[in-house]
Amino acid sequence: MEEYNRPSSYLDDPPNSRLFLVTSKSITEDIIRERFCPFGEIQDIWVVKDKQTKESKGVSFVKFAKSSQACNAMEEMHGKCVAEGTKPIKVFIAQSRSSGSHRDVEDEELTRIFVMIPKTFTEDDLKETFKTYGDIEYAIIIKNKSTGESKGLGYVRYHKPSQAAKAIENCDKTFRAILAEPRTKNASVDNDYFSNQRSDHAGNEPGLSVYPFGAESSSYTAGEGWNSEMITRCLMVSSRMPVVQEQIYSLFDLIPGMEYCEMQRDQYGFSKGQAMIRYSNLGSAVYAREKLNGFEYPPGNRLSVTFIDDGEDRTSPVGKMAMQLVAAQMMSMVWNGPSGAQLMKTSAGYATPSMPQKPRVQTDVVLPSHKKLASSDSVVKERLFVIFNPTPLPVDILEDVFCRFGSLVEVYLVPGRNVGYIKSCSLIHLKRSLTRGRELTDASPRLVKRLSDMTH
DNA sequence: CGACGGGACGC
DNA sequence: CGACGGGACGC
Repeated sequence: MEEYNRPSSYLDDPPNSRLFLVTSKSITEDIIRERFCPFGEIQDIWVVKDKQTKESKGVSFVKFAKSSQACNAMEEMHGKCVAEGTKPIKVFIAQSRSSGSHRDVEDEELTRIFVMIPKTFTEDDLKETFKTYGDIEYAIIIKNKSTGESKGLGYVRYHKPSQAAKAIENCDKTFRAILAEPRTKNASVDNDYFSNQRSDHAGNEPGLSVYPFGAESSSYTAGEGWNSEMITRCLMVSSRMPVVQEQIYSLFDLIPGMEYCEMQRDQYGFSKGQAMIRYSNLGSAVYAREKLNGFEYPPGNRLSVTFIDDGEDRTSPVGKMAMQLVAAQMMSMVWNGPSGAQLMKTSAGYATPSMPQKPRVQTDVVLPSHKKLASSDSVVKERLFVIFNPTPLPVDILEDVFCRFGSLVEVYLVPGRNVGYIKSCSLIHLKRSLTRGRELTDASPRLVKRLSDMTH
């Protein structure tokens, strides 16, 4: 095959050390250098320009010496405005030149490492060893299914790409840490159930008894892909940054069916950065886990959401199928509107402060707090273009949603069309998760199909 | 929407 | 015997 003996900036050597930037065309190499040099050793900056006109195409590549530097720069600079009057930049790890793909490299592919470990290692050992490089979302060991013995291989999922990169760069070589290949997407049940199923009534959940959570938070198995993991009505939410119960409550209450929410506290009453959530049914819990695990709340703080044992045995194949059915029915209820969803609400909540009512907004997108509208004569700084599918939502709903992202001036729907404009007199800060990846594309089919910044 | 230049490897 | 090197997730 081909051989490459070229400077490391030619290829992505080391892997994932090169950034792909999308910027306004006026952004120059000098501006990029100035804004990106704090993150590490820049080996190359290349602003792609039109061959004839020499005008920037609004695309640049920044090569760092290390992947962790590139990842950190990405995490810090994505969505930032680097020059007065220009649009926020997008920052991704560049696809390697040999791949030929131009698909965005997702955080999902950059946060999980694959390591070789002593057979004697427990998952706690694994966690302990690798937590020095960043907060671990979960650590699992591959085991022989029948004997349960370790195969000496493990996965560690971090919250941020820079943490995984640091682990790979700095951990002992004997671990042979590399980025894990994403698990083969057997796009099967997951997407099919969540996006296509439309059944019209919810099945009745078999009544659940009590909630004997494991004595400590250790009794849960963390993992990805709900179809292959323990599924329960109970979730454990972990946060690195301090969050208060009201925040967690309002977040998880966006999914109908929450009946219990409580922060975990130590014996002195200090928060352990974890909360337990219980839903009235499996579908809600599955959906909450699917949508909120890894969500940045507040921005920059990835929440970790895992199922914890609720004492039910659902290991039989029949039980699994039943769960999938329930989950599918839950999905359709959420997406078919509030009327169905309200049926799922229970009044069983306790230890839960009463929250301001948001009667009509039903979305799985996590929203910042409600803010007052700006006066209608304010100068419009930024506009969002919103495409609805299948039809626009009521203006009052849109106001309720979009006032949270900036200083909202006006929601305008183009009469007779499925599009509208959101005007704001402040910069509208859409989180990373809303401008890339599936949070936006499949989160809320009824609400926002696509957003793009348009400055006029 | 928003993706690949200039210059050079080294027994 | 010990060092080396190897390496993948229940659908």
